Amino acid sequence: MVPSDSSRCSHDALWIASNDARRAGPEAHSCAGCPVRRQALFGVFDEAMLARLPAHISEQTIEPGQALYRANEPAAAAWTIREGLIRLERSSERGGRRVLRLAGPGDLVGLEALLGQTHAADAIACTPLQVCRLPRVLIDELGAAEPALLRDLMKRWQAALDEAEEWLTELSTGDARWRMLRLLLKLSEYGEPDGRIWLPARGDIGAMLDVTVETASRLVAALKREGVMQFADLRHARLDMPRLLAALREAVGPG
Amino acid sequence: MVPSDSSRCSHDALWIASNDARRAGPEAHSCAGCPVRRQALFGVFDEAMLARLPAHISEQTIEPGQALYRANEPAAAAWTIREGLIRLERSSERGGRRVLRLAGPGDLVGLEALLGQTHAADAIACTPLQVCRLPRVLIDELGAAEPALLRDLMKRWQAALDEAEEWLTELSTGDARWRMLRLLLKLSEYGEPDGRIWLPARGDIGAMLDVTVETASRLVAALKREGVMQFADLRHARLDMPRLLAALREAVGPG
DNA sequence: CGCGATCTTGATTCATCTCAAAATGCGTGG
DNA sequence: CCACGCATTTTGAGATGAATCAAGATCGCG
Repeated sequence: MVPSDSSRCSHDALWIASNDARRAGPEAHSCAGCPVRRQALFGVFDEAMLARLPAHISEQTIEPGQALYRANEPAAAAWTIREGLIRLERSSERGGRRVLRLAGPGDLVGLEALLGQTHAADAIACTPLQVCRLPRVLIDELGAAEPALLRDLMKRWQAALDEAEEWLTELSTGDARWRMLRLLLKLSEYGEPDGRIWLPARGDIGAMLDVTVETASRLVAALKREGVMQFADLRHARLDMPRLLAALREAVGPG
Repeated sequence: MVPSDSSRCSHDALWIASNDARRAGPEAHSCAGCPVRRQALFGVFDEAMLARLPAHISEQTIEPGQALYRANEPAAAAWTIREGLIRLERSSERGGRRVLRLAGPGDLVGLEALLGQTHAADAIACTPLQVCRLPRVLIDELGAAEPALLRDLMKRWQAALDEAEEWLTELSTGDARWRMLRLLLKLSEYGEPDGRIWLPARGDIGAMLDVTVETASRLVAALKREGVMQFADLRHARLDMPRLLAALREAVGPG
């Protein structure tokens, strides 16, 4: 929950990846050499099991703004995120769209596919994205053989639920400034180790916090003025974590 | 999602219950005779399996306002709701409390117990409550023997996630009036067949919609004036569904 | 270089909060 | 059964945060 946890994009993991990959050669895709292997779904498997996976798993690259899948589409696979950031969003019956949560490297999205349901939300790439497609049948079979996998799946469901509940409690109550500060804190979980984070377009901030584009813009401008954040470019910012945390503490009382 | 689905508290289910219960006698608790047997966790089991359950399952009665469990408590059991309504809530780091979702007859709450985690939220009785306590070890053992149970559990996790996402999209965006109308729609899912629903205290409505007590009171007063609802007593109301739906349709455009 | 999309900024309006007080409901003890 | 007191609800008036409406400014791109 706190920024110091930068394991999501740790340099160590990348190093291990390229190291292992040498044996398989640079082209062949190997699950044993996956940069997110430890956090990902098959983390419980041994090398022998992992070696048999790649035949069934296909990699995919997605451009920012493109959908990995859409709500109500029949769901035949779940996806593990190798690299990049996804937002899960639904459109409300009122017409607006609402971002439900984010997912990053090591996360598994589209769990509902495993139950034969249609997708519950749109999954849209925030940044350039690399994912692995895990067909439902594969997971079904492996789950039957390996009970530990089922337990891992249940943990992931619980984690998703937890995350949704956090968005409900921390990102959709309180005044707009508080919610914006909480969003920055959340984004810092997916940031580079040096503190640079991906900054959503103003309209997307709006869909995350339920504010208008204008308000999102004003909030960002204010926090930049206060030195809580500074732009690298329009889509990336550097956070001053102590100030962010101080601003959050201040925002508790008044709001 | 729509009021006509009143299966949650259908008279049929109750009739089946009392019918089956005759054999076991009125005192002994029998899972085969449970009023929510078909919707509940062990719905997939046959009579023989069900007969062995009661030894491990204890029934519990809870008064309105009392907690079934509290967030961060170690969780050793999940609960099936036999009768009554529960609200799941968390307190935000800002100090407020926020209702995450509701659970009613046939629902399973406290799923996180099965993963050895602490409880993720407070579970508080809205109405007089009857629940069955399902110890973690029981579910673990049965799950190992009966894979269909694991699948059912995953479905429940997904259902909870779905519900949380619905609260995010429909109950925490849009103006207060829209959210209030959506809440009534949601409450109608747990209503009596005749259209009477349980109406939360104004402060609880506030925690569900993220509004103040005063605003909650004004919203209720306005909808009563418009004939969308009328009080039976302070805690129960009768909905005029056609008007409710009409009001929702109108609220889409302007907001 | 120019054009559409996105972002910023300002002025005004409106919804909801805040503060305050009265009304009602509800349990308790006389 | 009534009188009391506390909690909840209702209602009002004023303050305020965010939406809306309306221009500009900047960015990305052909």
